[in-house]
Amino acid sequence: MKSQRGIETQNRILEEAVQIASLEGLESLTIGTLSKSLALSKSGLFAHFGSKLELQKIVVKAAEKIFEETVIEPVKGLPYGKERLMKLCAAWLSYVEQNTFRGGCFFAAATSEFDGRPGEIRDILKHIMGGWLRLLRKEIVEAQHVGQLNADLLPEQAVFELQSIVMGANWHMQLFGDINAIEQAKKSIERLFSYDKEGGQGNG
Amino acid sequence: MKSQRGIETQNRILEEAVQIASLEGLESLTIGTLSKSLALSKSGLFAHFGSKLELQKIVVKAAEKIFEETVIEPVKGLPYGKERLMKLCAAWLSYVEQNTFRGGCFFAAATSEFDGRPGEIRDILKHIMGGWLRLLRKEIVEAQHVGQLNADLLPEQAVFELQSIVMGANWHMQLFGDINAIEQAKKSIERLFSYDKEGGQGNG
DNA sequence: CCTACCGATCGGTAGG
DNA sequence: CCTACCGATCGGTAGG
Repeated sequence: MKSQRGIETQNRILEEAVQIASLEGLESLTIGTLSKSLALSKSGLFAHFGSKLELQKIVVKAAEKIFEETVIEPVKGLPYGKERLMKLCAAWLSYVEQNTFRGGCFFAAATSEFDGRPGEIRDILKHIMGGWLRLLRKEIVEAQHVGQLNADLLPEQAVFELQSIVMGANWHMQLFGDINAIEQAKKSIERLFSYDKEGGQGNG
Repeated sequence: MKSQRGIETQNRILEEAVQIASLEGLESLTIGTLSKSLALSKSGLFAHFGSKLELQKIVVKAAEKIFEETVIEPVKGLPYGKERLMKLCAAWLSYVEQNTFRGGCFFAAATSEFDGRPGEIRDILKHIMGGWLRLLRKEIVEAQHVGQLNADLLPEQAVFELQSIVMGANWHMQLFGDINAIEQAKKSIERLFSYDKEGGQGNG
């Protein structure tokens, strides 16, 4: 049984840890620096999880929850189709633009950091990103089923491009502070969804 | 004056360091682990540069040289135009596909790691990436000037998409080991270059 | 949630 | 290029 106080502290820890991790990385998130910025002793902080690996795992879970609330929840009630898909993409870009995390998209940073580090964290990130890509794919397929998206567009191909474009916007934003990248990403997405194999851009 | 022996050791250091950095990050590249994997003492290794920051700087420069040799040099003799641009993109994707660096594109990893860490390394990476984006832009503009690329295509927009797509291919490759991403990137690039504002996909 | 520790490793230096 | 160090910090534990 956790006390109310304990849960509040746990939340404080996660809020701070998730931000530090997005800025400096999940590996550079040390127990010493985290405890200092929370005005806790190292072992006091340590009491809330068993090891650094456990800390990293709950931080990833906390980031996943924030991502879901910010990007996925807003479209949950809408019927499948192009509008829902467009709103999902808009929410995703907004999540990048609004700096939901101090260091930009948490998962762009974390996947890049851990793709060369085998272990539990890498596996968890693969699982989360795999789920996200499948969700995107489903949105595209459903929009095609209701006839609002060109059936010639290969779902796998569209998922790849969407993912690349939004991550690309995040990359430009973070490295150059180039807010213009959001507009460019929107244009790219519009061009993708107006794709027409037989010739002629769609009329919207 | 550096001895022949000293230069050889320096090269051995850089070759190993650049690979470790691409896999584990420039910050996790520690003097201890690097010296062990080179069978040198820490201070023996240290003698080759003044500080960790200096090591990171020469590692970034070594990676830049490898990138230039692998991606930029191959097209240097060709006349500007669509073919040159396509070959540049092919070399870039090949650089990702062939795992020129153990951990995938060195600059994808390094920029993602340092975009939230102000300092010299971040500035150097911004400068290198800025130069690369300008080079890409020039290739596109020149191809338009010789009439081989649709003049309606906005160079800035095309640069953004190209960069995003290739980095996206690297991301898929590294996280999922998904070699198929290279083919998807090729398709995306082809679609981008066959773009036609007035309607109708180009015929090649 | 704390004080008081542990061995290992960090970047770096002295002196050769 | 080496041995032999330095203070600081790492993740983690004992015991309360």
